[in-house]
Amino acid sequence: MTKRALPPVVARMWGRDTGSRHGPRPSLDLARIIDAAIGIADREGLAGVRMSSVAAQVGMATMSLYRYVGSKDELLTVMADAATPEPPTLDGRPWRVYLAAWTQANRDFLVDRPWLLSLAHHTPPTGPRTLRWLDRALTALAPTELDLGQRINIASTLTGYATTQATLSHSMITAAAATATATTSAAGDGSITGLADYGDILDQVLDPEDYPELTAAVRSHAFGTAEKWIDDADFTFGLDLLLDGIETLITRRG
Amino acid sequence: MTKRALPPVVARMWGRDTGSRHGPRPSLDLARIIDAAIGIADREGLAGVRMSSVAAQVGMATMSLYRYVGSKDELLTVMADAATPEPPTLDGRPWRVYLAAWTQANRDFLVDRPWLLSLAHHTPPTGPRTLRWLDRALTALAPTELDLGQRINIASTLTGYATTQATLSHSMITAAAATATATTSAAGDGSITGLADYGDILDQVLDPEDYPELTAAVRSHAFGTAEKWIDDADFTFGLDLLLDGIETLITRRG
DNA sequence: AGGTACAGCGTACGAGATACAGAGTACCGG
DNA sequence: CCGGTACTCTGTATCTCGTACGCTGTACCT
Repeated sequence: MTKRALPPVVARMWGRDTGSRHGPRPSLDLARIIDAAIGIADREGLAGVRMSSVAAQVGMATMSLYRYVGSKDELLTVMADAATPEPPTLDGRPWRVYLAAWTQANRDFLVDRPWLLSLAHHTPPTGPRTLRWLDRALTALAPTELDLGQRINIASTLTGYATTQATLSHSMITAAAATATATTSAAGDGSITGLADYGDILDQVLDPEDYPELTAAVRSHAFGTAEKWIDDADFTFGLDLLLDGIETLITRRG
Repeated sequence: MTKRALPPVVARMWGRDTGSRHGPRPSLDLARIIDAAIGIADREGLAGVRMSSVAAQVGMATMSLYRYVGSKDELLTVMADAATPEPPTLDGRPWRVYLAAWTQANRDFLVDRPWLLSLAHHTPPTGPRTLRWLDRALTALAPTELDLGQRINIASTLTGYATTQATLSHSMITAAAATATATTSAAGDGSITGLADYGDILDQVLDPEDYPELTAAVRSHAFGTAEKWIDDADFTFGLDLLLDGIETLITRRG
């Protein structure tokens, strides 16, 4: 009736396999393929994940993978969920303490596997792992009397924050590395200049008239070095901003 | 000395062209190419942006584009900045009012051009447009006595929030559409069932034992329909959370 | 006037995803 | 116990794209 067929990707993520047992038994399971793909992504980045490379990793022919996944996109989607760890356990902690840990853990695994950032946009959360994160956040907020809509919003906001921070530190590091590379080929002398700061680039490019405050920020080294962006201080600073906002909301309503 | 060559992409974004005038004059400028590419992305999405399609659009041969951009990646990077509008003008508004408008405008243009979301991760902000957004936020916060590091953090957090919200509504809409498509081919009857709700999918898949709060949320229709995710109410709710947090910080310090 | 650096472009190649078809295999019903 | 059939695995072929290379002509320089 109202029950419609699930999108194939979703079905596979939840192990809803229509197992009409006939013919030869499959020699692998989806899990092994996913593990192989994740391993490659960890080692070489998303670009290294080709149908051929994954197949080679599990010892099959390229086309055999299509018995297990409908397309490369589908593989990536399933990978993304599988690569997400379990959320921290609640252990009766108060919401603020738990959500701080939750958000931090969220950022941490994104920093560990930056390739997850590139997959985030394509799919809404429909995998078991991702949804468990959401469920735990809702649970932590259950005692607060906030309605479910608000709780969902809070969870999304915090995930967003984690993602943003992870993206930021990742792109800073990447940029620094890329600049270092590009710089190498610049002039007659072949000396490698090391990691160029993001601030350096901005400084060369900004017109102080047009970007007054930003110029000041660059000049005062507010961007710091690449390492600054992995530092926890900045992260918790912003996180506290958010948690303060949530706390304001809760007390206002209590 | 300390002055190093800029990465080529960055140089081009700022119009630093090494103009050694010799030979035939270029028959186009980079701007026209970028406009064409943006037009295609708006119409067909990022997937429609091929070197060949862009070239066709401006009436040139594919390979001619490489006189203007170093690679497709470079084109995409430059596109992303060019497609970003100017930030709202400050007009002497207090920081909270301005930043609310700023964040909303930020989200709005991401919703207008969802393909910008897919490009956000690859590059740190180094384009004139993107940096102007940052500068304006810093300017709005100038009267607050916060130091530049904190102001930068606040700006990043708000951009992140805008991005998250835009991503969310976009992926919800996409998911609904995709489900509708996938559903069509399901059973014997060929009737198209229309847009399936995100909640519907979750409901079919969740085990109430494992996802207690989430199940409750789905059952109480807290996810609403696809339209809900474009609604401003949710957006401003979360935004106020953030702004409250920032306000707390400011008063605490003042 | 003639040289040279640079614009535009046709062709060719290589990577990577996937359609298709053939060959073998294990469970089915009889 | 046997043919049939659905399903597995795989090799080959194709199609789409990005981009290296080299040719041709042109306009500015001296």
